[in-house]
Amino acid sequence: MTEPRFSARRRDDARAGDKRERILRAAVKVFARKGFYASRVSEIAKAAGVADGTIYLYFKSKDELLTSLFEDRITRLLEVLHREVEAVPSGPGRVRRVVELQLGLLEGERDLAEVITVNLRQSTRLLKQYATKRFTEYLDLMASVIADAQHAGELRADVSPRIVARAIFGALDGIALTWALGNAEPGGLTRAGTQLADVLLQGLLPRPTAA
Amino acid sequence: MTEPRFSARRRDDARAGDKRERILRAAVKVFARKGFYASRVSEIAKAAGVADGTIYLYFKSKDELLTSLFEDRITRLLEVLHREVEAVPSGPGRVRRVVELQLGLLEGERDLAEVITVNLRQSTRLLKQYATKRFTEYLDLMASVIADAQHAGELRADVSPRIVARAIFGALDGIALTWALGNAEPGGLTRAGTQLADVLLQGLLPRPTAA
Amino acid sequence: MTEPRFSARRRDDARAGDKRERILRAAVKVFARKGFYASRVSEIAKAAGVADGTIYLYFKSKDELLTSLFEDRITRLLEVLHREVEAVPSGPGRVRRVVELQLGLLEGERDLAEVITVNLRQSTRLLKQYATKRFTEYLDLMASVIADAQHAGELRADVSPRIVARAIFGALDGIALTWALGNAEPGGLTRAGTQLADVLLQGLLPRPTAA
Amino acid sequence: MTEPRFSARRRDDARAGDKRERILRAAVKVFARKGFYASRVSEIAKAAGVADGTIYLYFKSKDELLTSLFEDRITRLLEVLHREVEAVPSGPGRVRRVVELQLGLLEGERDLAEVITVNLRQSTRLLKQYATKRFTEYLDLMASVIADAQHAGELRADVSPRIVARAIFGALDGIALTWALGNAEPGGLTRAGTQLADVLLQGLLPRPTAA
DNA sequence: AATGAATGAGCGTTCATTCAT
DNA sequence: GATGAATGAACGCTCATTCAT
Repeated sequence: MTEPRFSARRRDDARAGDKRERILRAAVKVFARKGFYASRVSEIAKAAGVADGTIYLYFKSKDELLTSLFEDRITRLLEVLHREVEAVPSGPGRVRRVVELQLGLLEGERDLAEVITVNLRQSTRLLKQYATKRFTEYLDLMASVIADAQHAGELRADVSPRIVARAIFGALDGIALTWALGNAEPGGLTRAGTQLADVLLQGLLPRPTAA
Repeated sequence: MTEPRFSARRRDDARAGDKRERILRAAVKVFARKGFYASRVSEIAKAAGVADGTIYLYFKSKDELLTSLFEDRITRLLEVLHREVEAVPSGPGRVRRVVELQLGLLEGERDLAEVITVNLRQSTRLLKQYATKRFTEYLDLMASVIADAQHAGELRADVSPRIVARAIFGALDGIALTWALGNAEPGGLTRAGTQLADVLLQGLLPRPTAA
Repeated sequence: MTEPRFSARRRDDARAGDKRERILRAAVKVFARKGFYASRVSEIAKAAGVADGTIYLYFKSKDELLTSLFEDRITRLLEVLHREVEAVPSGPGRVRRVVELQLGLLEGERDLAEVITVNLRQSTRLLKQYATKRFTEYLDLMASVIADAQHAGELRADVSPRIVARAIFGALDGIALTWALGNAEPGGLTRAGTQLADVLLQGLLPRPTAA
Repeated sequence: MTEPRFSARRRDDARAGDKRERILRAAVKVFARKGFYASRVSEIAKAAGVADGTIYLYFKSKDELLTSLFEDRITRLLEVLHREVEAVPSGPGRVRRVVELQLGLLEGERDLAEVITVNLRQSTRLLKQYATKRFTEYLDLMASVIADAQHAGELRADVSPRIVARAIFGALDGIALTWALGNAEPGGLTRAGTQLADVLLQGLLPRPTAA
């Protein structure tokens, strides 16, 4: 309300934060359409409605813009996942929730889906240096969901939680990729998610007796 | 046996015709290490032991070099897959074979794994224009293996073969990616493949009675 | 009057807008000295006192730089010619005026003379695509001066105005060429122009009676 | 008579000279179509039906190929001109002969016309270094025809033979240029030549009384 | 002599980044 | 903070020329 008018400088949240967010949103759109390397900083600036130089007031470089984008969006995704996972009691239910949630979110944001699945791999350097942080966090979440359920006897224990986590991530990624590159039909991701979860869960059930 | 007769430095003459192959091999190595965009044509030339211009005698552009790389390697992979799949009679056996085969092949060629999993996504254009051809062929193969087995009552029929195919591709891709980006421990891929196949196959079995 | 207020090194700010003109002038100089193809964009940039990239803010390509140069300079020449021609009442007077004017202008700008006479022919493409526009305009002006005078009975009517126009252009061009390539002695062009006009006008007079 | 058969090497005239000529002819064609700089040595080789490298057995460089072309063709033209000029007794007749002859020759060889008029100016360097030789010879011939006629009282003496020579060369060049760049209608050059000669000769006649 | 695959110097152009305003 | 004109390093590609055969 009191919104200091001219103290412009600080208050990274109101106007300034607004501009930062506008740039990020523009970046998602542009990166999604053309890929990181083929995207021009000036295009992003134009899409965001700011001057080229302005981008450098908020991000150190084009690289850091992509990095920040992941950081920002994946952090959000992780928060949602954490929250949702805790709200579900059973192990199998959690796995299903993660799968459906993730694809559901992406379905709502096709551009983001494309950036994450496609652009995450634009540079090996990015992947190796940055991605490890958040990406590992993501895999850890998934793996611990699996491991917990294994300990509880809800899921078969003869497979590595990490390998399963990677496979699930990959499966989701692959489905999102083909969906984003294809016609991206509405509901497609959700349906695919349900079927994937069905298969995975049946596949991960403890084998009756193995006897 | 006595090989070079009249010449001294003719070392590479024997394979003069495979200059194209030498360039492709160098490209795999360089692309894998730095990604498509960060790779310099001159680096590839140097790695191949040819002059910069020589590359353009065999490939129209840097883009076409990457494209040709996929074309070449994936064609090979498809040939192997086709052959191997036909050699296995049972549906589930085929799925397992594909999974193990693919990861096994990649394990022997880490660089290629990295190029395929990472660089395939370097440019949306590449993916959209080129990949559709061979990639679709790949998905088709996988989907028809699934579908055939479903018709034979060997696999559950309540999931879409295409979706499963995409998920399997994604799972393999994800596993290969994390493996290539990680420590790439020997045997890692093979082990992961076995476990993935275990899970997938159990997940894809027709449900006992569904009762 | 007091011009620059707050800045010190603003020496070029007064003419910041004429950066385009500075580049054009540098281009005339460099093209004249080395010809279009042998001229390097970087040389022009250096001669203009700007960075290489700056040139591309004003011109789409090196080709377009040459094209713009002609467009710009020849448009100016045409304006002068049109104005001057109209100021002279008699047909023969107009022909003489055009001849003297054109060579007089070039004499003041040796570089431009060289660019127009030499570089205009650097590329058949340029000539065929671009030159037709302005060049035709030039020939039209000349031809209509001739034709008008023919109708007025001031010049012999048994020669094609177009052919005469081409010949006059060529004669002027040839004289300018040899002058620019030679020692370019001062006054040389003017003197040549007078003599050329003398010969042409006598040659174009209606023949007494031919009787 | 003794014509050594297999001493292939020497005898620049038979086979070897043949190939040289074939290359020159191909060069005329290609240069005419695309201009010197835009022409590729490999194109010329292809047009001549020889390997790229072969060209370098006959010409030191691409530059020298153009140079040799002029040397060769203009030498021929000069020979014809000299011979023909001597065959005509009167001064005015000689001027007319030169004009008609030159355009007549070009009309038969449009490509050559284009090479001479357009490509002669491809590089200032070429013009300045080489052209001076033969070109001066050409202008000298023309100027001496004029001067002789002036001395004989056949042409007005108040104009510089050199300037007139340049103007005539230019007029011929201009006419050839527009003809070659235009539709190159058959007979066009000949007709233009006649008219040009008419105008020039009337313009160069000694003035009736001048008294 | 003839070939043509190979060479590599060289150039036009792009675009992330800077900085005077 | 915001701007966008200017910068200039960097790179893909071309093509005249060479040289082993």
